[in-house]
Amino acid sequence: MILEIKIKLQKIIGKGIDIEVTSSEKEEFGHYSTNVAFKLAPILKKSPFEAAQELVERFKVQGLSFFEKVEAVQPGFVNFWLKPELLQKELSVILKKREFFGKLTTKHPQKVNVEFVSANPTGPLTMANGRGGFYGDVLANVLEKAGHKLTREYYVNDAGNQVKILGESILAAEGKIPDKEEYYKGEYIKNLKGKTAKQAAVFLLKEIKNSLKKADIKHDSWFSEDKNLHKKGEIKKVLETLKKKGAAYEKDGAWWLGDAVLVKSNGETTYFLADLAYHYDKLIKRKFDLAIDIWGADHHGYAEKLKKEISALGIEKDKLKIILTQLVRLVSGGKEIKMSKRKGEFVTMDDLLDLVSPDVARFFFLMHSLDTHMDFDLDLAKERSRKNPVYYAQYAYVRCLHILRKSKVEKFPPAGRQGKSKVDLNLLNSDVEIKLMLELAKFPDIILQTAEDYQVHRLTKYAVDLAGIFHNFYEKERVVGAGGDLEVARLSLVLAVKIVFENVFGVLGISRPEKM
RNA sequence: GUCCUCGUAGCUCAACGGAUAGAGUAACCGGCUUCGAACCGGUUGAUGGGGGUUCGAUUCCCUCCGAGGACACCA
Repeated sequence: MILEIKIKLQKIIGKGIDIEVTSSEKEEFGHYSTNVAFKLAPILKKSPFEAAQELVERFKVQGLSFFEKVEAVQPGFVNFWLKPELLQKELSVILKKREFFGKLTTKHPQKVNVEFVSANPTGPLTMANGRGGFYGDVLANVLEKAGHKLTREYYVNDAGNQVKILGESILAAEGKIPDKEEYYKGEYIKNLKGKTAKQAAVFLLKEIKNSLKKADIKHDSWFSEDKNLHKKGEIKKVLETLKKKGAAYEKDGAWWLGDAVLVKSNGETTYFLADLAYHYDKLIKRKFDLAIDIWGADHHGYAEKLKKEISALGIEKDKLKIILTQLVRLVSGGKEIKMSKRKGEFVTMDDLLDLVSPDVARFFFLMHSLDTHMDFDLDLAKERSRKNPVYYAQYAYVRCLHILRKSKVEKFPPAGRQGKSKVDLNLLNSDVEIKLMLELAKFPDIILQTAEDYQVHRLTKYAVDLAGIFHNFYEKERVVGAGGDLEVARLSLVLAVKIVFENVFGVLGISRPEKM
C-alpha cells in the first residue's frame, strides 16, 4: 500500500525528491502520512505547512479516487485516509492470492547467499548460536518472499587448528597427553574418547545438524572448508592471485595482506586466507550477487578486516554484508550463567529446546533487535508462560480457525472469484473492521521494508499487532450468527486474517496450531 | 590503553531524523447465559548526565558516567 501512495505522490511532485510514506500509529494522523512537505519547503521557499497545504490542494484538483480524505496539518505533515473500498479490494486480493500474498515481484531479483550458524564442529551448538540461527533462517525467508533467489549456507570449518585442538583435547581427556589451557574441556569431550580429530568433527557436526533440525533451522548448502577449499587447492590459487596482484607481501618470513597474516612463517595458511578463498568462491566463482554473513559480535574486529581486504580480490565491498548479532546473556535466578565452550560450562541449544518449545525459543530471539544485548530469562522461559507473545499470536490464529470451523466457510466461494454468491465486502466498514483490513494490507509493506533493512524483529511485532487488532475485532463484532450478507462478509475477513497469519508464521518459521 | 555495541516505565523490549516516545510484564480497577477469558477495556509509570547540529533529536556529532565485547603468525 505504501508503494501505491508513493506513486501517487510522485505524480504530483515529480522525481528527484525522496518520498517517504509511513503508516500512522494514531488514527487522528490518518491511515498513512508523509513528511515530504518538509523537504519540499526549502525548494518552494515556503513553510513546511504551506507546502503541505499546496500538496493537498493539488490532490484535490486531481480528484481523490484513492483517498477518503487528504489533510495538511501542523507542522507540515500530510495525512491520508484510504477509501474503505480500497481496503475491501485488498481483502479480495488476499483471498485470491492466499499463500502468495506478500510475495513480491522484484525487477532485479538477486542471487543471495545467507551464511549463518557455521559453528565450528568442535562442540555442541550453544544457545548463543541460536540467535544467529533463527535470525538467518528468517532473513532468508523474508528475502525469498521479497522475490530473491536464496541459498542458506553453513560454512563448515573442518580444517585447521581448531579441529587439531579438538583431537588433542580428546587425547588429554584420555590421559594420553598432558592437559593444556587451550583444550576443550566440556562434558561432551568424554563421549568422544577413542575418536580421531576427524572422526570427532564428523560426529559433532552430525550432532549440530540434529540440534538445528530440532530448532527447525534449515540449511541447503553445507560448504566444507576442507573439501572445497583445501583439497581442491583453492587456498593456494587465491594466495597466488594475491601475490600476482602485488597485494600480498612478505615480512618476517610470513605473507601478509594489510595487517593480517595469510601464511605463517612456519608455512601454515591462516583462517584469514581460507576466509578470503571462501568469499572468492561465493562471490566470484559461484556468482552470488550478494553474500550475507551472520556472525557473533565477538568477530566485529575481524569483520572489518575482511570487508576491507576483500577488495584485493576484485570483490566490490557492498557485495558482502556482515551482520553481527550481539551476544545473549542467559539469566537464571537473577544471575547470569556464563557460557563457554572451552571451559565446558555452557548451555546448549538442546538444553534450551528441552526447556522451551522451538516456537517459544524462536519467537523470543526474534522479538529483539540484533543490536540488543538481550537477556534470555531461563526461569521465565521454563514456566511456559501463557503471556508469552507467541501464544498470544497463535491464539488469535486458533480463534480464526474456530470461527471458520463453526461456520464451515470453506464451502463458501471465496470473495473476489466469480462465484455464484459474490461476497459483499462493502459491508465491512466499522472502525475495527477498517483497522483490521488496514493491518492486513500492511503485510507486503512489512516484507518489503524488512528485505531492505534486515530488521527481522519487525515481523514478530507485526504478528503481535495483528493478533491484538484481531482480538479486539473479535470482542466487538460478532461473526457467526451476525446473519445474512454481513456474516458472509465478516467470515471473509476472518479467512483473510487466517491467510495472513499463515504467511507471517510461515516466514517466521512458527507452527500453526489447530488447537491450544 | 585503542576500537565496536548498548544505556528508554520497577522488569523485558519497540520507535526509516518526525507529530502527544509505544507494547508486554508487574500493581490496581472493570468485563464470560451468545464465535474458546491463553481474551478485552481502564488507571499509575520512562529517553544515564552535559553540550552541539536543525523547522524538528531516543535516533546524528562531541564529552562524561555505566554495562558487554573485540584488539594473535587462534579459528
